[in-house]
This record gives sequence, C-alpha cells and structure tokens, in this order.
Amino acid sequence: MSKIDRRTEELTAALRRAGVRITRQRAALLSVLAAADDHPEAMELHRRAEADVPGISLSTVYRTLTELEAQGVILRHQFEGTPARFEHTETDHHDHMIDIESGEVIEFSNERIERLQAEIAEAMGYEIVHHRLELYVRKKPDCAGD
Amino acid sequence: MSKIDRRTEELTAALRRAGVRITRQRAALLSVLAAADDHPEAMELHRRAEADVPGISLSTVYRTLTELEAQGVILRHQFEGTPARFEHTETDHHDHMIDIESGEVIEFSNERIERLQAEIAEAMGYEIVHHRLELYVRKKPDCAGD
DNA sequence: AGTCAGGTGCAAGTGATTTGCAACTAAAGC
DNA sequence: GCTTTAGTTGCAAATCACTTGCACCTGACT
Repeated sequence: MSKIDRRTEELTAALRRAGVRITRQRAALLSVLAAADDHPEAMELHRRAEADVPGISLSTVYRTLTELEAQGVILRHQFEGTPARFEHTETDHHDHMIDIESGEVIEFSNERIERLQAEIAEAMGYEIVHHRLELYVRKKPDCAGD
Repeated sequence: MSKIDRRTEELTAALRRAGVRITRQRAALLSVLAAADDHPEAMELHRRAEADVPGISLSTVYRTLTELEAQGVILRHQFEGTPARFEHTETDHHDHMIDIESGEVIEFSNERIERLQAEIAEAMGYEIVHHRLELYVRKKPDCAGD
C-alpha cells in the first residue's frame, strides 16, 4: 500500500470521527485529491473521480469539496479568470505564482513576506485571518532559450 | 469647479483622444468613479450613476467598466466572496486589507514586500506582470475597547 | 445638418456553483 | 446481520455575476 493510500486512510478515519460520513463518492475524491500534485478544478476532479465511481455527479463533487474545505482538509484557490482550484492541506503554507501564458501554478513561500504582512496588519490594529498572495508572471526571455 | 471635476474633464479629453466616445453614460460613470473614495461594485456604481443618467442600464455599466479597465483608468479587484470592486487609478499602487467582519477595504503599501516579490519571481526565471496581495483580517480585541 | 461607427437598453445567454427534493445508504443500535 | 434514520446523492432547476445579440440611437468628424 502506497504512502498516499495510507495517509488517505488515516484522514478517512479522522473525518469519520469528526462526524463526516465516508461514502464511496467521498472516498474517491479523497484519494483523487491525495494523488493530485497539481491544482485541479472541480470539473477535473469530477473527471478523475469518475474512474472510481462512475456516475458520480458534479454537484456531489462540489458539495464534498465544500465540506472538505470546511474540515480543513483542502484549500480552495480562486485565481484570476479560472474556476476555483483545489489542493490538499498536507504541504506547508505557500503562495502561488501563475504563469499567465501556460496557466501553470508554481508554489513558493517566503518567511520574510509572511512576517511583513503580519507586521502591517498588526500596526493597523488587525490580525490576519488568512491571506492571498498571487504573482501573475511570465517566463523571462532568457538568452539560454526558453 | 472642484478638483475632481477638473480631473474628470482632463481624463475625458484623454479618452476621447484615445478614440473612446464619451457618452452621457460614460461621463456619468467617470464622475461617479472619480468621486468614489471607496471600492464600489458594479451594482453600486450603477445605482450612483442613475442619479446622473436615469435609466442607464447595468450592462452599459459593465461594458464601460471593462473599457475603462482596458484604458487603464480603473482597476478591478476580485476579493473573496464578493462581486468585483472597482477603483480609479489615480492613487499609487497599493494592496488591500479586507476586514472580514465589516467588509471594509483598507489600502496599504509596502516597498519591501514589493521588492521581495520581484526577487522571488526573478530567482525562478519569471517577471511579474501583476500581482495580488490581500490580507483578510479581523480587528484585534484591543484593551481600549473596539 | 448629415453621416455612420460605435454605443445603448433590453432580453436572453453563460459559466461556475448551489439548491430543492425524492430516493438512497453509511453507520450506530439491536 | 438487520433496522433505523439522519446524512448523502443525483438530477433538474435556480442563482449569481456577468456577457452578448440585436435593433435602435448618438457622439463627433465632416
């Protein structure tokens, strides 16, 4: 059994304990999400989940994504000009760079930026609940070729 | 004549030179936008513009906002969970803090964060086309009372 | 004043997501 | 294992924020 399967199983148990019923549809989505190393949108997750549960409906996918987000299992990102994209919460916090030419999403994190953000909010009497930092970028025309 | 009116007039002339026809509807929206010191959404701009041009249609508002954005006269912000909000481009670049309790939008800017962002993109072989930094915040329970 | 490319209002369309509802099914209890 | 039942599902219809097609109108250059 793969690492991903094992982790999905742990997660499943934890969700059940939290009172979330694990249906075939939800189990399928959990493993699809665990296996995804990209940032798929709901339609793509639906497509992938259909391999496990043929006939799973798109509304179930949406409902499950909303529930998993509420449970803190996944994150929903609303990048510009695309439907929402999802990723599991296993990895540490990071922000995103979006290549506006290819649509590719690149993760990055920077401790100094995080600290500055917190300081700015603090200085104005606020605390950050969450934040969103997205860099819409283009590959630099680098002499060594693209 | 107020400063805002004067600026709107200059802008109007510049747009006309750029081949944008200044209709009553567009003139109304330009002055509404110039007078706004908040971040109104399309419906609100429509409501405000109706004072000048009763019967102006919401689609004209949307079409005009799209055109003004293309002309670089206004910025469109897509904050979480609300329709797009607009602001004129007169002020310098800044990012936004959104009070998740009141919906209030607070502007801020930080040169160091800007520089760090550019460095990060640079280091990965990209150049930033534009970026989005939003802090979703909550007022700190401050002893002096809220 | 006349021309006409471009703008307007209205109604209908879109795309992503949500919801109402009757049938179904996990999972807790017997 | 078999009920029970409250939570879940699929489907179709609704919603929300825009966008678009189209026939009529109007700035702005002559």
